[in-house]
Amino acid sequence: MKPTRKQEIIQVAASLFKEKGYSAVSMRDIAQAMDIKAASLYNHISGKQEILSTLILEVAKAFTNKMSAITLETLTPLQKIEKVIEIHIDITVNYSENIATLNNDWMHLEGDDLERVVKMREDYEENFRSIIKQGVAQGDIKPQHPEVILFSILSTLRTLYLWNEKRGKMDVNVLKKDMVSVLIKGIA
Amino acid sequence: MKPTRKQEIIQVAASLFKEKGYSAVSMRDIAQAMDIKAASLYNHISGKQEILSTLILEVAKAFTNKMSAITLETLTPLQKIEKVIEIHIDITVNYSENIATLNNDWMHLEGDDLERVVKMREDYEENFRSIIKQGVAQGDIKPQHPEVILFSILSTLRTLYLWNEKRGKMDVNVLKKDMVSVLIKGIA
DNA sequence: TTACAAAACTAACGATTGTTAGTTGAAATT
DNA sequence: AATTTCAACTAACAATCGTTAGTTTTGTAA
Repeated sequence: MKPTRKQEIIQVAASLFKEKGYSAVSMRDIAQAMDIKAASLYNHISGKQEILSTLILEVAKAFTNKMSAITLETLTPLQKIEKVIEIHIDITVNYSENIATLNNDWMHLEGDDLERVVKMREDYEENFRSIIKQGVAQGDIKPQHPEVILFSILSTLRTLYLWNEKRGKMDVNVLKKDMVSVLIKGIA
Repeated sequence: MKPTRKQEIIQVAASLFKEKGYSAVSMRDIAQAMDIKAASLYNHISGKQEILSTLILEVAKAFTNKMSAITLETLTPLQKIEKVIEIHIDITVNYSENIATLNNDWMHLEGDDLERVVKMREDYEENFRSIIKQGVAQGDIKPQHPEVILFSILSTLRTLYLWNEKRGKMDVNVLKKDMVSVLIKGIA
């Protein structure tokens, strides 16, 4: 599908946001990257804030939906974690700029959008925490503090976007296998 | 030791930078947080950029020094990784604002400072990579791609600052033990 | 060819940015 | 008591910010 002009603007902005952060990118920067004047952007979008919230909500919804789907499946906790790792890799490959902005610039959202995204992240983490706790309860996962496990895995997954370029020729499925192995079975 | 006025400014700025990012914090914001006017800041510092570079170089040096010290010790690769995890936790506990700024705003450094910090990070990563490769070579570490291992561990350690507040009453030494266990031996 | 809509333009606005200059009062030193 | 240093102040600067209004160009359909 050919992207609309609005989608083009958002994509170009995403790339700049990833590079320098939302606050350091001006509307004139975005316009220049598209070879038009800043005022022309307003024929397609309502303002800078709309770019930010569109960008973030798109990927935040993707994570939330996939995660709650996994929660409902009938799998062992370890299988669910495996799936969480895989969907993170899938989404990162397709939305790496959006993830950068979600991670680094969510606090610049305003009004309801801010509340909504914070809520989605909390729900996401709570779902993940439940899976881990269940795994510990039934002995599949070592009796470490669930918070340490949650944080260790989630940190790696959330910052995968930083590493996505260097990934280079590495196949996505190989990456999935390796990350599942490292994160679940360790390195020793 | 009582901090100098300059150190106070840098600390207050660090806290604001952690919260909203370097570009979203104005000199007037910093001044207001100190109950003085923006122009008064210039009696103590040369500009906003000096705050940033002081903040970042301080913690970047700490990491670089500790890492190269570990490289020289006579330990097994796994023992060295254990030490790397521990020094990350130690530095994070003491410099959590600096780490936030290093992670998120290093690209706003200018001139030599930028080059220097990028170089330090590359050296750091290269040292870490060497330890991992040696561990794989002598069979202590599973034959995964070293890059995946490096990235997984480093992502967790680098974003530990985000989680430091929630850590709450958890003892630092317990945290060290747990993280070493999770990162090296896995969770299953 | 004309009519219309889409998407660009110029020009400007009020606000905010980092920073400088010059001044003032208080504290420390001579 | 006189002097110097420190650290705050007011006022202002040029530049840049997001955004608006009004106009012109471009492409498409009748």
